[in-house]
Amino acid sequence: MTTSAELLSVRAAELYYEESKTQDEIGSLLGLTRWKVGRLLSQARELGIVRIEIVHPRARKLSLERELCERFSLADAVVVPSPTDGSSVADRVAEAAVDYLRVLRPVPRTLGVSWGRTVDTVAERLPQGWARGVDVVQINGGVSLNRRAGTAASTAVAIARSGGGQATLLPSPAILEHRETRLAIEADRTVAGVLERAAGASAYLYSAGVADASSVLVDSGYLSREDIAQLVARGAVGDVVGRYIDADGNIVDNELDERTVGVSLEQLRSARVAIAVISGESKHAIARAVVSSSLCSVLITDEATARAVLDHAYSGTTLQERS
Amino acid sequence: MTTSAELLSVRAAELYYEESKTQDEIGSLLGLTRWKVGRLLSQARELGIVRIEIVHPRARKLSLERELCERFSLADAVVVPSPTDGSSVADRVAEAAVDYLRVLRPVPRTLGVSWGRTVDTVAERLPQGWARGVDVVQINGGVSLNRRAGTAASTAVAIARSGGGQATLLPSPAILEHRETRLAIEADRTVAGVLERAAGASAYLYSAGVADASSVLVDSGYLSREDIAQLVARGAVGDVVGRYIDADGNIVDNELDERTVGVSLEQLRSARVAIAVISGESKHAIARAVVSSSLCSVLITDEATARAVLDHAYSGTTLQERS
DNA sequence: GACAGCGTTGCTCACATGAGCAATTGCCGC
DNA sequence: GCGGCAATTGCTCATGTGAGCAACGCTGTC
Repeated sequence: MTTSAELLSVRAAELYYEESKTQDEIGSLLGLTRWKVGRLLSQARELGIVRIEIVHPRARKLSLERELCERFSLADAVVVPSPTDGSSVADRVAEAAVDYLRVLRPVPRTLGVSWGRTVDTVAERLPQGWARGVDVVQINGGVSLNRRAGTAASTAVAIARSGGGQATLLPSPAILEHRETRLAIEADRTVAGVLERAAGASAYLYSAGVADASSVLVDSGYLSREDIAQLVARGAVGDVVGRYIDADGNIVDNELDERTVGVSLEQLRSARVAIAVISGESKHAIARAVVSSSLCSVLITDEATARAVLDHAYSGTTLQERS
Repeated sequence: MTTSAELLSVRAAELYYEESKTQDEIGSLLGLTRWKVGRLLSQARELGIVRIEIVHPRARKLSLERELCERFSLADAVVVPSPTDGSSVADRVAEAAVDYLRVLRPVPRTLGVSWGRTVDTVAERLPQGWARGVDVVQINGGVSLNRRAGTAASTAVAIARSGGGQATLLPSPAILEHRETRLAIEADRTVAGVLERAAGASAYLYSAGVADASSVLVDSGYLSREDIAQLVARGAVGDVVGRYIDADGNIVDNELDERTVGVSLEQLRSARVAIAVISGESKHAIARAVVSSSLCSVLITDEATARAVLDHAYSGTTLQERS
C-alpha cells in the first residue's frame, strides 16, 4: 500500500505542478505548514513521483555527458537522447556534431577529417559559413575503387567550402597491397605533404566503422569478407581511420596496419582536439574501444551508445577504475 | 528546422531542470540576461518542451476533473490516470471512490447503495472504520436468482459494517415479471419501509452497467440476451440501478421500467449527493449518458472515460453547449 | 523512569523568481 | 527616410522558496 506521506506528496505535486498553486496555498488546502509542503515536494521529486522530462530532438543528456567526461577524461562529450519517434539517431548525432563544430573555440585553422557515412552526414548538414577560413585535410586514404568514388573527396570539400577554407585531399588508396607500396607512396612528395598537413591539423573529426561485412572498406573493395572475419577472430571490434582495433584500442593486425595510409592512432591520441562522432546500436563496441583507449578527446554520440560505453566501464576491461 | 529561440529554450531547460542551476548561472553560461532565461523557460513549458508528469497510481487528473465539473455542473469529480503498467483501472477507480467516501463531508447519515462488481469492489476496499455511524440502505432490488446470491447483500453489509452502521436490505427481486407484482411488493410494509429509507438517504453510491450480454442482470437471469438486444435496438446504452437508459438518459422501455424495483432516476437526479463510480472502455457510452443527463452529482472515473465523456460533449447530443 | 539518539517540525533568513512596467528595438507602410 | 506600432528587452519590486538551525517528540535502552 502507498504510505500516507506518499499520497500527500502526490496531492501536493498535483497542486503545485499542475495547478500552479503556491506551497502556501497547498499548505492551507491540505492542512499543512508551507515547509512541510516544500519537503513533500522535494520528496516527490526524489522518489520519481514527479518526472520532469525535456522532450525535444535537440535535447541533450548532460548527466551522461558529465559522466563520460569524468570517467574517460574527455575534454567534452555530447549525448543526444535516443529518439522516441521514428527519426534517425544518426541524423540527430550529426546535427549535434554540427552544433559542436559551429561553436568550437578556438576555431581550428586546419581540420583533419576522415570519411564515411557519418562524417559525410555531418558535412552535408554544416550550414554555409559555419566558420571562416577553416582549411580541411583528409586524414586517411580515400575510397576510389568503386562507383562511390568521390564521396571521401566530396565530404572534405563540402566541409571546407561551407567553412570558408580550402580542402586538401589525400591522393592515395586507403589500404595498399604491399607494405613497400605504402612506404613508397608516403614518400612521394604530394602525399607526404598532405600527411604533414594532416599531422599538423589543429583538430580532427572522424567516425569509426564496425568490423563486419557492412564496412565501407569491404564495400570499396579494400578488404574481403574473409579479411574481416579473420580480423574479428583476432579480436577486432571496428576501425578508426581505416585501422582495425580490438576492445582495448590496440591494432589487431600490424601487417595490415602497415599497408594502411593515413594518420596513426598515436597521432589521434596525442591530438589536442579529436572529435569522434559515433552512433547506433552496431557501434557500441567500437565506441567503447575508442573512448576507453583515449582515441578521442571529444565524443559525440547517442544516449544508448553512451550508456553502453559507461556500463562497460564498470564491468569490462576498465574495471580497475572502480575506486 | 528548429528555431534558435527554441534551441536556447532547450538548453536553458536542461540546465535548469536537470542540472538545477539558477537562471542567473544559466544566463551567464549562455550569454543572456537572467530575465531572458526566465522567459525562455516559461516558453519551454508552454511549448511542451518541458514535460512535467506525476506518475503514481494514486495521482489524479485535476484539469479533467475541473472540466467535467464545469461542463456538466457536477458538484465534484475524481479522475484517476489510465494505468501505464498492467494494473486494473477498476481497482484504481474503486480506491479513488474509497478516498472520496472517507473524506466526504458532511458524513452521510444514510448511504443508499446499488450493487454490482464496481460497488462491491469499493465495498471490499473500504477500510474498517472509514466512518462512524453510516447506515446503508439498498436502493434497488437484489440479485437472488443464482449462485451469486448474497453479493448484493454482502456489498451493503460490508459498507455498513466498516462504516460503523446498520445495513438495510431491499427484500425484493430486481425486476419482476408483472407490473402488478411490482406494485404489490412495493405496497408491502417491509419493502415500502426500505424504499422510504432509500428515498431519504443523504447520499447515493452506485455504478452503471453496459447494455450487453455481459450485464449482471442477464447473468442473474432477470433479462435474456434477447431482451438486451431489443433494448439496444431501442437505443439503450446501459443501466443505472437496474433501469435501462438511452444516450440522453431517458428510460428506454417504460413497461420494463415499471417492473423494476428501487429508487427512480428522478430520485437520483434530485439527490443532494449522488456518486457514480464508472470505469472502463465498455462503459464510455453509459458514462456519457449518466453525466449528461445529470444522474449524478459526483463522478468518479478513469482518465479515458473522462475524455470520452468530454469529447462527446463537443460533438454529440449536447452540441448546443458549444458557446 | 531517565536519558541518549534520531527523525520530524516550525522557523529565520538569504536567495531565486515571476509580475508588471518603462525603454528600446525592429518592422512595416507611406 | 520617417512616423507609428508591436514585439522584445532590461529592470524594480513583491513574493515564493530552499538551506540551515533550534526545538520538539518519539523510541528504545539501561
